[in-house]
This record gives sequence, C-alpha cells and structure tokens, in this order.
Amino acid sequence: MSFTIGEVAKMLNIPTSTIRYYEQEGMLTFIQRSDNGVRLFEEKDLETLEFIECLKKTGMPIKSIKQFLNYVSKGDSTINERLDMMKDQKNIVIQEIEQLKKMLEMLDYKCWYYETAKKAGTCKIHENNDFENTPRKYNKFLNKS
Amino acid sequence: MSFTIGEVAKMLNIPTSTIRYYEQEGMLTFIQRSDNGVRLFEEKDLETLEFIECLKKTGMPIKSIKQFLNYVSKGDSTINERLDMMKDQKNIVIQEIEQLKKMLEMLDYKCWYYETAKKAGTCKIHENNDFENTPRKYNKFLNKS
DNA sequence: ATACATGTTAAAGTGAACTTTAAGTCAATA
DNA sequence: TATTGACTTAAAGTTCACTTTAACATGTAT
Repeated sequence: MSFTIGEVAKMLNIPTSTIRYYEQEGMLTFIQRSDNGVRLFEEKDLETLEFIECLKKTGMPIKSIKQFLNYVSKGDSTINERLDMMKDQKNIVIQEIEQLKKMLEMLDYKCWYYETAKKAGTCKIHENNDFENTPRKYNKFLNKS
Repeated sequence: MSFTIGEVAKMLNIPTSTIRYYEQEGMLTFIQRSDNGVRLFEEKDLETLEFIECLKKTGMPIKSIKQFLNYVSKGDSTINERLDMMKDQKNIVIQEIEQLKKMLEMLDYKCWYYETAKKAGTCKIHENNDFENTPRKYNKFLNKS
C-alpha cells in the first residue's frame, strides 16, 4: 500500500511543495512513480522523511542530509562515513545545547532584571549594580548591562 | 574613550559589514559619529552589541532584536513589553533545548547503530530489530529505522 | 606629494530553504 | 460531458541575514 504526496503531507505535516523540493534537491532518489507519473510513497519512505525532519531539527543543512542519504543508498561500503556524520552531528548538538543553556541563564537574568524594574516602576533601580540585593546566580551579569 | 568600527569588529569578532548592516536595519540608533562621519563606539555600545549577539544565539530574529532595542531607548514606559519579550524568548529557548535533547538521543542511537554495523561489517545485523541485543535506551527507536 | 590603511555610502549579490505561479494531466463525480 | 480536485513540471519569487562591490573621503607614513 502506498500514499500520494498529499496524504504524506498531511500525515507528516510538511507542505507538498517542500517534499517536491527535497526530491528536486536529490534527497528522495528512492521515490517510485505510478504509470502516469504520480509519486508513490511507501511506509519506509515516510520513515526516511521523518528522519530527514529530525536531522533538520539538529540544524544539519540539506546538502549534508542529501550526502547522508546518498551514503545510505550505496550500502555497507559507507558505514564509516555515516557513523562519522552522526558522530559529528552529535557533537554539534551537544555544543548547541551548551550554548543555549548559557543563553537561558542570560534570559533568566533579564527576566529578573525587568521583574524588579517593573515592581520599582523604573530601571533606575539597577543603576548601581547592587550586589547585596541581587540573587547570587545573577551576580555574574552585573556590570554587563 | 571610543572605538572605531574596525576595532569593535576585532574585539567582538563580528565583521564590520555586519555591524554596518545592523545599523542600517535600525538596531544601532545610538551610535555617535565624529565630525567627518566616522562611527564612534563607546563601552556601553560594545555591551549592547554583545547582547545582540546573545539574542541572536537564542534564535531571535533581527526584527525582534530591533524591536527590543527600540523599547530600551523609549525608557521605563516599555518595561512590561521588554519583560514579555524576554519571557517569551526564554520559553522558546527552553523548548528548543528540549527538542535538541530528543534529537541527541536519536543521534546517540544512530551512532550505536553504525558502531555495531561497523563491527559486523554490515547493516544487516539490524534487520530483525533484535530487542535482546539492543541496549534498553535504544529500544524505542527499533522498528523506526 | 604620494601611497596606504581605514573609514564612508548605496546598491547589488549570495546562499539557504522554501513558496508561489502558471500551465498542464488525469481520474472520479454531478 | 463537464467540472472538480489532486496530481505534474519548470521557473520565478520570497525571506533572512549577511557579504561584496564600487566609488569616494580622510588621516598618517614615507
């Protein structure tokens, strides 16, 4: 049993134009066609599309995803290359999470900064960078606006 | 004491073209000029630029950063708006971290998948989705390629 | 005095990831 | 039989965040 592009679009919540774009970019070399040229998606193809969406969420560019999928289609001779790509992407995601955690601390400070300014009715409350009245976890942000 | 655009670019590791672009987009309305039109950056301006870089790392679009900085220049009457923006961005970052953590698990599984395939010399080792020989934490990925 | 580094601008170009448009094919339904 | 809805393509358009280019100004070093 197979699905049309419209059905796939609904199921995976991806616009049909995006799916066609992916095929055009050479990511979906495996998709079969009916006699009159209509794309036929199998269950396995849906899984690949879902995997593509995951890789996109990790920030992997479309060219790299294409590269990976081309390795997949070449079979066992490309296991090392695929392993390397997944390892590299893992490290990228680890670093991205690290960075976002730091940014979260900064936003946390900013929220505190504006909560207290809101209570005081003015940002002037922060003008002298008062260590005494600043929660310890925010001390590192003082004197850095 | 003030800095030229080239000095700022080196200190913050941002291209001069990018700084000029930010000004053009209305993010740097505060920058002063010398008599002959040369930009003069003060210490405070550097801090603002660093903050802009932070907001960019959180994924905030340049239009929103501009919005925020415009609120800042309007003073105490916009404290609520600024607080709301920081709260919103905090939630966005929290969700992004959540998503990346899930993607990290997926990449972790993929690494294990290809490590074992590498040892076996073939991906066929995974063909029957063997629950027995799959570490528990990867079980949820079985039958989903 | 001339070259050079650094600054200035406006405008055009880039790359990534899509989206939209226009024109056409085909199967099913009123 | 005519229309509707879903599919097809190629090509152009869009948005974001810059970057590059070209032409010119200015201050310092030789």
